[in-house]
Amino acid sequence: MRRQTIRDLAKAAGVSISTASNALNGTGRTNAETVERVKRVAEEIGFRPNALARGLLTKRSHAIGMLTNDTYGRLTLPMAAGVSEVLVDHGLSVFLCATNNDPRLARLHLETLLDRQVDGIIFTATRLDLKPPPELAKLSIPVVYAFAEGPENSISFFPDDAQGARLAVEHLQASGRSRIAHITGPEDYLAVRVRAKAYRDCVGPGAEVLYGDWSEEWGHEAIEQILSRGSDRPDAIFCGNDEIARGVIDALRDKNLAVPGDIAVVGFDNWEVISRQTRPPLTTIDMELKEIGHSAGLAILGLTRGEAVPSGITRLPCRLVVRQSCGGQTD
Amino acid sequence: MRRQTIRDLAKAAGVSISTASNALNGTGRTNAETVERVKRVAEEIGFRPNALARGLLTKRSHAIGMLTNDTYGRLTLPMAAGVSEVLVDHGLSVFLCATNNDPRLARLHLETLLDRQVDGIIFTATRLDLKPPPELAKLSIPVVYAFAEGPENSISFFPDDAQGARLAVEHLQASGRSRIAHITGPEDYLAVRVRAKAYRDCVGPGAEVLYGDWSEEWGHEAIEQILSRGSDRPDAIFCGNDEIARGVIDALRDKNLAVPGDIAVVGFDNWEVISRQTRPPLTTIDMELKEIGHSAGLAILGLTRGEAVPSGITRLPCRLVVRQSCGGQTD
DNA sequence: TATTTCTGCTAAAAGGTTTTATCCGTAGAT
DNA sequence: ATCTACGGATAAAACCTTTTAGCAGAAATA
Repeated sequence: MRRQTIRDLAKAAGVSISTASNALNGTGRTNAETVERVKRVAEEIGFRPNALARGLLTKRSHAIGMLTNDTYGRLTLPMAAGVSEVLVDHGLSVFLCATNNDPRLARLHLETLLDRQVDGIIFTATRLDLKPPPELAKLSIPVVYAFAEGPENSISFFPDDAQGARLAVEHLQASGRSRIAHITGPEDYLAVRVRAKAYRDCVGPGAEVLYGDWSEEWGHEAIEQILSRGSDRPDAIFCGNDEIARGVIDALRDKNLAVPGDIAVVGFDNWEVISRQTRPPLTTIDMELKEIGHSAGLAILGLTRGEAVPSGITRLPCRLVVRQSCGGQTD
Repeated sequence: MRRQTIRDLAKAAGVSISTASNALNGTGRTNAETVERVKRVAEEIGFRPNALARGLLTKRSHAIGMLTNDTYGRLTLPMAAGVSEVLVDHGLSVFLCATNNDPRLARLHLETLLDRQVDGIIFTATRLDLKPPPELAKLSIPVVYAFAEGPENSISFFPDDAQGARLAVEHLQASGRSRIAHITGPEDYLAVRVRAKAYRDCVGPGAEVLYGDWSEEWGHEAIEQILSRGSDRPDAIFCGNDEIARGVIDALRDKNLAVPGDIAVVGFDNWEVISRQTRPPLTTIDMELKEIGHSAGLAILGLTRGEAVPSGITRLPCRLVVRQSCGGQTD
């Protein structure tokens, strides 16, 4: 059966098209009783407004685009889900645009989004220091950056890497550890530098940072390096991500060092496929990606409504997930 | 500056609106030279047609919805990326709708999609035997199921679990193994049953299937069970996913059994965060999720164009990824 | 020359909604 | 008794495009 239009609704309710529209949207002057009747009839005949027609006129499509370069999806999807989750109840939908790091694709997606009159765009990157396409800055619709830094005066949301690092270190200190080492990823990642700095500030003299890559392999190797030094073994290790932490835990077991007995370990990411499966299960820092998605979604929502949204970088708190690799509590 | 409309284009090119439209779309009768000129002017003034207006008239929004219940995104995002990738060059965009397994949310998303006049819907589930919302079957727009089975006569795409399992077993047999065990997930997963059956058919008498859950833990435990039997140790193990395989590999190392020397191991999923990081790196089966996304996207595309698309279940081949856990080749 | 066919173009309708301007009555103010 | 205000409704314009039907002239046919 043909989809019901507002014309059908008007006829069925015995009013004019404009009255029907006003009644549904609460605009104009309308009698309460009429409103009631129109709404009831709309329900009965199953009328739902055509979003295309509405958007054409109001110039608001109630849709936004989410531009990402992350194919594997480990970071993007939780954020996208967060965005969608917070927006669906406000009637906003999300276009997913995976660019695969290909500038041509990014441009193509961007043009299509503009053709579709999206109300805003959320840009996401997998690496904090990856630069978003410069075209974004010149758009006349709002743009929000999630896990990525936009140009001057733009709106960005990040996990609070420094606070996350402090959370980890302070948890270790609170459970009585004093010689804490930091094994992390490549120094050219912005997040790596931020976390390392927070770690240093927390630990004070004696801080020791080992940069490497994001692999378990590197976790093994770093442990090798640390232990081969002989003297002054650390009693805790703060790792830059969960993969490294897993390598560290395995290496320590190979060396017959107990976790957390001899050395406590804390990770970063709370990537559950790893952190739940290490032995013992890994205490780690969760970046609350979904929360970042929520914030980005709310920011876009506010902007499309013309509300003022504070610009600049907002850092959202990370959360400590306590499992068993630091002793004490269980999951 | 205001967005250019076809009106502006017509004026700038010195033709009527309809000629401009015809020239751009290659419809109607138009002089080649006029077409040329209109297109040039369109380029110059940066005209791009308003997708909303176009969709309103043609009743084709050139957008599709992707409904998924997967929040974590390990399966969905690769597929979604595949869908988007294959459709973007045809001007189709993808709405991402995460339902979190909540029927209310699913219905809400579905209604919004229909309001937006999407040309089709792709439904995706994380578990093969999860049922899609029944409303889907009654829609007048095409629906395609990816990694999920639709009702009678619908169009579904799956990985070919049986072929994948055969690929694994035959690879083991080809490298000289003859006593192959199968450690896998819960029997109530359809995929588990399909793979187990293919394994049995391949191995013949002596086949042995251990059902458990999808964890490393279970991999350890299963090895414990198998070895404690004493006699007749297998010389190869085919695992139901990479997590189990990882547990198996670690357990074997604990038992001082060499992989692949004493026992070869092959996994399933090619979940790189695991399969690349086991020691030795894991030979495993890749389900080619992106390929499934491609196929689903192409199917929807064909359907929206009114082309005939064969209905029923299509199973797409899996791919053997050879690393080092079965001996021989390297990555 | 008269008629048909073809070519290139255009005016106008259509699509479904929101919004503006207007209209008609009635109630209250002068 | 006249004027103003207002409550409730509506016709029509607008949004931007595609498509249908039609028009004028040129070329081909008879």
